[in-house]
Amino acid sequence: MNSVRRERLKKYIAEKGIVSLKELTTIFSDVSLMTIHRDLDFLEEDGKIIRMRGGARYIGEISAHEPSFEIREVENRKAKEQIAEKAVRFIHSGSSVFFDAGTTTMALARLIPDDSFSVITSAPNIALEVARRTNPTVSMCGGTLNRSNMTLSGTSAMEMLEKVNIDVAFLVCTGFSLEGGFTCGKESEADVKNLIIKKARTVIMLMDRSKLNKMLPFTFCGLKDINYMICEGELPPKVAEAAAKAGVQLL
Amino acid sequence: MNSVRRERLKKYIAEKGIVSLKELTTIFSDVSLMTIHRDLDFLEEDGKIIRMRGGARYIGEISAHEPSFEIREVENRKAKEQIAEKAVRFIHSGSSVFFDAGTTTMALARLIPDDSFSVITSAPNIALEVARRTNPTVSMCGGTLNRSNMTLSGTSAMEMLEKVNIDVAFLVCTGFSLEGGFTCGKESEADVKNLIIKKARTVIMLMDRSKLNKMLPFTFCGLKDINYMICEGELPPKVAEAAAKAGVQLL
DNA sequence: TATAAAATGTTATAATAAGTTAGATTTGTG
DNA sequence: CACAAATCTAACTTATTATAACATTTTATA
Repeated sequence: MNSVRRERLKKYIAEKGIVSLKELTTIFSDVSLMTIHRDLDFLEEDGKIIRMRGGARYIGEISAHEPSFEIREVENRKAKEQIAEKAVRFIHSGSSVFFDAGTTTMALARLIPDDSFSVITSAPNIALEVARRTNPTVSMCGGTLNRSNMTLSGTSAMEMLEKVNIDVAFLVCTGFSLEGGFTCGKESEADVKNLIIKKARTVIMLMDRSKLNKMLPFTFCGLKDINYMICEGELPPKVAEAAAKAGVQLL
Repeated sequence: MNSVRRERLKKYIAEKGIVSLKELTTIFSDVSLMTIHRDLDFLEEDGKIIRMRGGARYIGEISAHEPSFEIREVENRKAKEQIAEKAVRFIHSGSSVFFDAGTTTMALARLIPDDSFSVITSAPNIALEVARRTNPTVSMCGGTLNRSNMTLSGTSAMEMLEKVNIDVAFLVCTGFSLEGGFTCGKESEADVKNLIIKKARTVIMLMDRSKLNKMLPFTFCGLKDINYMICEGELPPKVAEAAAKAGVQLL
């Protein structure tokens, strides 16, 4: 049945354009890394893909199905993947997990295992990514789509999210500074994040260091409102201090 | 004896598309593995299937009861594109349009112009497709995702859709018959479609002719409830008559 | 019922795929 | 530039699946 797997693999890469090997091992978790290597060799031989260190890129109709959104994804890809790897440990069977909209949460969505837990999200693209697996339940809020980051927000989003219970919420921000806290660019999105913070037992902020010392119009929370903050590396001492004081665990 | 089993085997493979040998030995547990091997040899000789290591794949139309989403997409692609071309004329600037979840509505979503109108949908993949344009406003309902056809449904979906106003709704069905009307496979999805019919000024059913004379568990409306029906070609006289009597315009 | 022919089962062996490990290569970082 | 970490490659081992040869059972028919 390896040809079936290779077909699936090819299709997956075709849809994504670029994939990482890590991602592939979580999606094709029934075979070993080496098998995936060999499958990629085969597909490359076949002229369908080009292998690149850490992953592969599709050759052919150029990302016909991909939103332009994906382009930004390349930026800080490494950092986001590192963050996602740390974050994925917080996901357990039976729990209910919220994914904020963003490229970092998308990186996380790619790594989540095919176990049974509930995923709630405000991002249609994340919902579709999670839905590739068979076991998780996928729910999303309604609302109006903001193209710049593929978020749903608005009153219907709020009404829906008001009703759900969340064990772990993975949030992202567009900017963070000690003065302004965690900020984003749209009021309606700040409202959604704010509501999630109220509803979630555990709040985990995923933030690559490029967000540091940036401040956008709307603050949706401060350090005191979150439980964990996951970055790709060390934070400046001042920030780390403030986090410790606010009871935030840094990972 | 063996021809009966081979018929059953062929049918089984046809429904599944791809099967593994393990699967077959559990289903046809009254015969040995070797017999199944020989049956597969026979069916391959006959041109019905292709053997592959560990299993076999069916050749020809896959007549599954509930074909997986990806497979269905390829099926009748031509028909769906023809339907979409006829349907796109109903979309005008300034109006608010609902897209049901399905491969036909996805084909339509690919054809819509980059004008300013509002799109509401219950399908995240359609939302993303429309969002590739810059001018339309994209909204979607919340709910829980059904992987087989990428629909959102459930109470949050209903609550959100209750509030919207729709000029034109493009609906699809999984089956249609004169006795059963328009049917689909999930009650919660029937609820959504039903609500849309109540809320929409104009209801347009997109249906390729493969849906004719199929009946699924849940009827969500009849001919009298819709305004237009768009198919890829002529319908049988009886159906056309019934449509005319119900005031449905066929395109 | 006896017998030949066909179908099925059994077993052994070959072919292929997948897993494992160790070592080579590349990349990032101070 | 040198070191450590990550990634890739290649060789070898194990497991799975396919094939072939032969034995047994079933079926059809005189």
